[in-house]
Amino acid sequence: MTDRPRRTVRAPRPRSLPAERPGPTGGKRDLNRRKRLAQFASAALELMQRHGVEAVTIEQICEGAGLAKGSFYRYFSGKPALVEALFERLAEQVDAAMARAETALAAADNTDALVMAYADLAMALAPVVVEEQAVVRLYLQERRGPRTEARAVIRDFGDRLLARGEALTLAARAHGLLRDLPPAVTTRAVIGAIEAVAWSHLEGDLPGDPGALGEALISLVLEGVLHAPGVPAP
Amino acid sequence: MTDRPRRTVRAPRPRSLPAERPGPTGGKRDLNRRKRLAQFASAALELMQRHGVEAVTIEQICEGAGLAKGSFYRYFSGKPALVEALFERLAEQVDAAMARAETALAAADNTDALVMAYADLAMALAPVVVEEQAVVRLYLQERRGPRTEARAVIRDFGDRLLARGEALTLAARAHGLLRDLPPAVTTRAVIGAIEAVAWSHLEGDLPGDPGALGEALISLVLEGVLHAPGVPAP
DNA sequence: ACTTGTTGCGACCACTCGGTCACCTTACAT
DNA sequence: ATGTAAGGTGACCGAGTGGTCGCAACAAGT
Repeated sequence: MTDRPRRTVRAPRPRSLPAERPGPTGGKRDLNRRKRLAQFASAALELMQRHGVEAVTIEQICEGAGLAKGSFYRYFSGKPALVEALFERLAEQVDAAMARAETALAAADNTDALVMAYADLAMALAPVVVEEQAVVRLYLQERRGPRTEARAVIRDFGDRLLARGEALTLAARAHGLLRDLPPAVTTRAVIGAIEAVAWSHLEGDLPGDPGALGEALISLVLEGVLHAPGVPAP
Repeated sequence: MTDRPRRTVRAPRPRSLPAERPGPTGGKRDLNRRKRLAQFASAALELMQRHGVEAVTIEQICEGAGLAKGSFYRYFSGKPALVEALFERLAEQVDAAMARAETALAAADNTDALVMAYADLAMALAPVVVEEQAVVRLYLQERRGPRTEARAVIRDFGDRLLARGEALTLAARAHGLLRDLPPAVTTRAVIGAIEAVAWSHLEGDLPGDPGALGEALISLVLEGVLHAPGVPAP
């Protein structure tokens, strides 16, 4: 209640993020904005891989990015929004690739077309996974964590992946490509195997060429661990 | 600086946990101790499944157990010690079963003995996994989380499991049971498939009889997803 | 040049958490 | 019965934490 000099009595400040960012694309504002976003994103990605999505604090991220806490809230409403931004590209690309594979698989009228659709999917996914390695690693790390606000994006991504995968399995089975086993089990087993190998590789526990790893994995998934029946052990 | 009544000047309190617990086994002390431990353990297990090992606070656990924070530190030096206690039984049993399987596999001199060793392992593991379901679920949930102090026990357990699994794979391959693929990849793919199916089942996403699930999984792992070569699609 | 809204900042607030401590009660040994 | 050490408690402390605010610097349209 002291009459210390109050600030100018302008309009009430809209403390939320501006809905639309100003300035010409490529202008000083726009450039700066991209740079800040990248700073926050890369700091967050590094810290979250080391300490986990939930354990990392906003303050740590700001320190890592070399920016103030107030600035963080200019760009993100909180950690969940930040995580969403981190997964944006990966989620987009993977969703699109899976959707394409699904329609291709549904339209396939012979085994060759079927196998082709799978091959196309793999070729579409590979570069994205390589480019977004760190995000993929974060996904694998957090996939099974409890559904907190910040992790919801990650779990949703995983759930969509699973659902799309199951649709693929169903289509392939409808065409008689796969053995007659519960699609839910088949899908989860295959994805689980892929993710486990990918995880070990990204952790550094499984050195070697990713291509060779992939080939071994595919062979394993398609034909199993045993020698084909009728082929005696050497 | 005030001369408020100071406490009696007895011997300095040994603030650590007493090395050896007193009282006759089955006495009031002993019984009470077991009860408190169980209270803390069950509260922690429930909370950790819902919020994650790291996110759960000591205060929450105490509230869940209906005991004071001070009491918690009478029994555990901190969260890591609590997690260690939670995993004690499971780790013991699994380690023992894996070790037995390893010696049995090394001693096997024909395929039947080999398969028998695997079957024994499965039969030994099944009841433990059922009894310690909640702990198994916690393991699957936290397995890939960053190696914090509290999670170190869990990651160590997983690493031991993987190492034992790889030894089994090597033994089986040495006997010519398995195809000639990198053992590290095979092991990780198999364990990954098993864990993914188990996880979905424990999450409630994969309803059905665990026995049937297991059979489908085994068939999948052994023979792959494809129809056997030479068997044309129907 | 001038106005206007965005951006960067860091002090600040209310709150939470891990861990400790002095004190009281309880079980056991003698 | 009595002494002793273990067990139970909750107030308390210090170190953060998420989130906000007033302000100054600044870019962009006019």
